[in-house]
Amino acid sequence: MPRAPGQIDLAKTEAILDAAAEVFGERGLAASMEEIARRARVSKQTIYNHYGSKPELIRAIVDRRVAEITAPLLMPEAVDHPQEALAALGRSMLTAILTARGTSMLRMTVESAAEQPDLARAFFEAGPATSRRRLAEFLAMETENGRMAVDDPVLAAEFFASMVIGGHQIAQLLGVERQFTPAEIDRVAGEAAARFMKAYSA
Amino acid sequence: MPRAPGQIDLAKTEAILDAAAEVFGERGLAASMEEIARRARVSKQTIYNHYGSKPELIRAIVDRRVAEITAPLLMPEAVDHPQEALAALGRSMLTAILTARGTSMLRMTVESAAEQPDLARAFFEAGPATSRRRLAEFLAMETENGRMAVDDPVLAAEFFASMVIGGHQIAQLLGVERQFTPAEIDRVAGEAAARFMKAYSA
DNA sequence: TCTTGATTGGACTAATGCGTCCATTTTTCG
DNA sequence: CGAAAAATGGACGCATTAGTCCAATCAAGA
Repeated sequence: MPRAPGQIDLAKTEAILDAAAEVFGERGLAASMEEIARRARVSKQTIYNHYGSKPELIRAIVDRRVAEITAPLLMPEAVDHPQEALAALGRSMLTAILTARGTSMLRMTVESAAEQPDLARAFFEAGPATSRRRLAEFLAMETENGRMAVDDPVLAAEFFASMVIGGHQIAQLLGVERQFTPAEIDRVAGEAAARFMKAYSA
Repeated sequence: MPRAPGQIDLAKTEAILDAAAEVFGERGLAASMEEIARRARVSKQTIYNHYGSKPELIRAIVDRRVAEITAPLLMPEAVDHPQEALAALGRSMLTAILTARGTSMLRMTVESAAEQPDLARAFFEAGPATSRRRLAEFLAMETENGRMAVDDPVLAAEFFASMVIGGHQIAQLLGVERQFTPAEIDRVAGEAAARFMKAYSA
């Protein structure tokens, strides 16, 4: 008997998504489907078999990223030293943002925002909004514990996240940013955590 | 006698720039020259007479914005209450960023960054980099005065600017952001200044 | 091996858009 | 008013690209 219908090659599906994310990141959404096909070592027709159109391909890329992003966003349980927890969170945020993958995904979403507003919203919810929400909960908890004195956890969470991320995200979008060493990431996240703790000490 | 050569209509020059900035902000850089001409109530040929090509038009828009942005970026002289100076600076930064004009200009620059890296760099230098540099100088001065204790003014300036701006710039780029009232701007800038002062108190 | 569906690649259509050309009209200034 | 330059608008050439079509090829499973 023949191959059952609907048996499209899953490995190719991923290869297409990877290549598309890469090319869109480099050239912007103006990148051509032909180039994506070349990069994925796949025929253009195959892309259209898997995803029906360019907008749907873009959607698929962002959706996959949203799933990736949302997963590991668990705030640590209250630990003995909230400052350490904050520094760790800061490191992971900064590391994620400085990734080429993270930047190209953001650039894509920004560019498609005018045409597909729901995509941009989903991305924002999955990334920035969720992480800040979790952080706010953490700060509220630490305040109940008496280890911090955060009167407005939502605003404070915004402050901390922003201190860590800083202008780096914008700098990445503009293509203006030297490479960061892990030591520099440590230093920024550590300083941010320390100053934040001082600003919100009980 | 005839009109002297090179006597292009300066009012039209501005109208073109305004319209182009508007349309690019709405549609992205994919916006057509025809639509810009329509919006500026000018013929397409006239645009090409004033600016030679689409990239040059984009450059002209960003250059104008760079000039606008750089001008008013003067940090107040040391005042009696540095917290008030910081709050004022924060208000002006946030206000500028939440402008439709500011956002569309940033979006344009981000989109053109791949093709015209020097443009993106000029924009970054004129805006974020310069304002942070001025702020860092201010913080160093206040530290010399003994009113604050800022050991790393550059990093601290980054922290303060980021606290104020927060995720709002990204949210604007993604088209995900409700309108801000002046009262909210006041509150965010005021809180940021207060917490920052506490974090860097002498 | 044989059947069937997926994949390939290359040609093709339709649309869009940059930039040009040009005859006509409008503006400026002596 | 009159000459020269600029602005208009509409048509046009040319390039790019999304998406389709199709005949030939490949791959998997009974």
